[in-house]
Amino acid sequence: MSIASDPSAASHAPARTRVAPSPTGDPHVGTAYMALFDVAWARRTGGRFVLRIEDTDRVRLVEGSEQQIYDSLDWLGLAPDEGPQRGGPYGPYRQSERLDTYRPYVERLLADGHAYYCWCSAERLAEMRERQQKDKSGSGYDRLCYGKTREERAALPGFTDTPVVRMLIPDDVPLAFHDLVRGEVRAPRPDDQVILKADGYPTYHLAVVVDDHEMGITTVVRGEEWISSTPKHILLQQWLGIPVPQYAHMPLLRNSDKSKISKRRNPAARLLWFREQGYLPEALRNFLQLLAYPPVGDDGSEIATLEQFVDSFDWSRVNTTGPIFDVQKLDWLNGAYIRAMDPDLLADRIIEHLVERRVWSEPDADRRDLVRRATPLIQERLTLLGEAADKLDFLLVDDATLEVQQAALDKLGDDAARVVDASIGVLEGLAPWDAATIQAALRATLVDDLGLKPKVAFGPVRVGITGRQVSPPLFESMEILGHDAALTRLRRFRELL
RNA sequence: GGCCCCGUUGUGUAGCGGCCUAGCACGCUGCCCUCUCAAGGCAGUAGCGCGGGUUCGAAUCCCGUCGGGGCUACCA
Repeated sequence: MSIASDPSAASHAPARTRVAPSPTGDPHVGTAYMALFDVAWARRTGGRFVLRIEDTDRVRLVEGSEQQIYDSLDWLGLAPDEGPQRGGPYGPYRQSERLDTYRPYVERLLADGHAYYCWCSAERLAEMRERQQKDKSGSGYDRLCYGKTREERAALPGFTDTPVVRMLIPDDVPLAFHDLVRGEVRAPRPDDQVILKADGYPTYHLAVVVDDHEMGITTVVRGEEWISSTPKHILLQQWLGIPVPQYAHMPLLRNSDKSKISKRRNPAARLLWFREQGYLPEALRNFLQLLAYPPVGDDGSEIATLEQFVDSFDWSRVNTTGPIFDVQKLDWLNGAYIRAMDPDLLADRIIEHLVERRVWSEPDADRRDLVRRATPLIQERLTLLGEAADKLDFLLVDDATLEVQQAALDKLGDDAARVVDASIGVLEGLAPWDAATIQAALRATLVDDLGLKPKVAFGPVRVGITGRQVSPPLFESMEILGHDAALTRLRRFRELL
């Protein structure tokens, strides 16, 4: 039995997975990466994929970035089944709107002696850490506030008025847990983590545990960077008497220097970048999948649809090594997807992209038709949608304003004038005006009669028609351009020689 | 520094004790095709971090070591 048809996942209860990005700027590519695996598991088990906005960091909050998260996920075909926009039975899906939810949990932890107030000032904490660094004594909060009343603590230095709440990590805190992609994992011993901040907002650690529980999340897919915090989460779950979800810690995407992928060092860390560049969402999705999952499909093909991915999905096959984000491979994939597209659909995508990027203004019907007819000529020559503008430019410009590139002019041989004259001669009364007839006529005069090598013969014509040394197929381009335009261009070009 | 995770060609991976003189894909190089450029076809390039074990036999298991990464916040 092949792994691809392993029915084990189908026997799982429907999973509820979630992605929980912070709206603190452009959406991160990691959000899409996690979302992809969330979707895979949710669909594989017939479950639901939910989006929760983690906006508890009020300082780093960025206006508009929440909307960008929705848009990017939609664009990638990974729209959540439940979320702030779409709604759902477990709302609200924004943590800032769930503040009342967290409070009782904190009260209970306090009452049970699992948590305590801490009035230490930021300055004292900083000094403490500095001291620990110097002494090389273990890190972690020194529990100065533990067991003290507000009055007792106020008598000591480094006191602030508004306290935070910390977890009281016991000596026997469990450090091992089961991970869906790594098996048994051990994690570092946690510190007395703050769970409720002075501003009344919970920290991530409390919020995830409470929200994942309240939202019925069964499977937590997140980055490897969270492995170290997992013991805190499990402890909280035990204290609160709520079930521990299954954890899947994904390997981290990396920059080419192997560090964790960051917007600072890598433009591809911005999810919006791909759309701006003209990548197809399907190609990106396929690429993201490949980074953490071996090729799907019986023939080992690396190109696979989301459906194929979902059907094959199995946590044990997810990689544990953090992949370097190699754009070259993405480029190849994008080209492959472009080549596989229906040409008319591709033409529409090209127009949509270039208009969105403001390279083109909204085309009228004639222009749209021209792009549609020309798209098959450039389809297998595109890596990114945006490249179409440059490749199609010669067709869209006026005959009189076509610019002949100097480099192309310089490369022309001595035969150029002769070739153009002969071409004009044979093309003038040519009919019908189609690629095959044009080619036959040009070949007969330039190659057969003048005895030129095809490469030499067609070069000057290409430069005259397109203004460049490199262009889409010449004869097909001439056909699209039309008889009059082609001749106008050649005559005008002749004067430059 | 401490704790944890990871380690197959430049990149992504297959491999889960003999089928491996290590396969595939991208990249790169060359050739073919050809009106340029692509696409396509063919060929080539380069790897099991290192050292000990275990075993008849190790990329595959164990230990150590080195390397990379993550965490070590009232950020997520």
